[in-house]
Amino acid sequence: MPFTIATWNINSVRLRAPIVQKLLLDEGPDVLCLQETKSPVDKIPAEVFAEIGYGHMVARGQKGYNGVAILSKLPIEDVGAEDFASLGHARHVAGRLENGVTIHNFYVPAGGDVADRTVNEKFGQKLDYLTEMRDWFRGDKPEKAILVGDLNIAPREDDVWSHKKLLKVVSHTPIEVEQMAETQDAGNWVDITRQDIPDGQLYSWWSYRAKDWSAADKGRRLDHVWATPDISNAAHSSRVLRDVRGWEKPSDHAPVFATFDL
DNA sequence: ATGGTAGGTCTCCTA
Repeated sequence: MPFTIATWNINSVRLRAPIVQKLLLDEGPDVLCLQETKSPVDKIPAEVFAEIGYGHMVARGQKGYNGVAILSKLPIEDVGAEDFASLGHARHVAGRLENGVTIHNFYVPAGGDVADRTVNEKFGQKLDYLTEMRDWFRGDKPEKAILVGDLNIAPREDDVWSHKKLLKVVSHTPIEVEQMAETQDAGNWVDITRQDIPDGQLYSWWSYRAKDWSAADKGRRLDHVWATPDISNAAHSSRVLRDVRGWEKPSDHAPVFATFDL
């Protein structure tokens, strides 16, 4: 039966609970993974989601920054969270559905402004985070798993509005793209979004700083859906809900969806 | 070359 998953960097789940509810009502995914919830877990308005059919949640949070949550219509078991690069940040949580599918929800560090770890500690932390993700998946190969989240890297030339202009901009530098590829290879992860939409420009994030984000269209594909090879063939119908970026009081990210016939 | 916006927390940090 079809199983639909979505990922969305929400930039404060408390402020934007009304549009989370709207997305769930409009689109009805089985699972919605949120990043940048910016809330301790006990202050996430879970009842707002439970009353429309999303009665299950696994989450990690902290005050003010980061935070990840998986909202689900289906029962989901908390199977832990990793603190890659030992940052003490809530950037990962994993859940397992009753059909045995494991869901990893990630919020990879953005990495600061300068793409040089000798002058920008945050860039080093981002690279270390990716290295530890890679080593973790190498040591314990995922099976029947879906990995989603804001990975804060746009890997392909057509994942950014200008490959040339962004080559030195954090999120699209060669070292980040290379490390992302190593992490992907380590888990044999298949990029489901690009499996379904192989050609053309595709973005999931547009800066708040543009005067008219849609007209300028200076986007980047920072949000990803990956799956292991044992279920990647079951995936179809990937889409980015660009219109959501234009909703009232929007997140700067649009949700990314994929459906699996499991 | 620069500054532009947004959210959370406690006057600045992060994105």
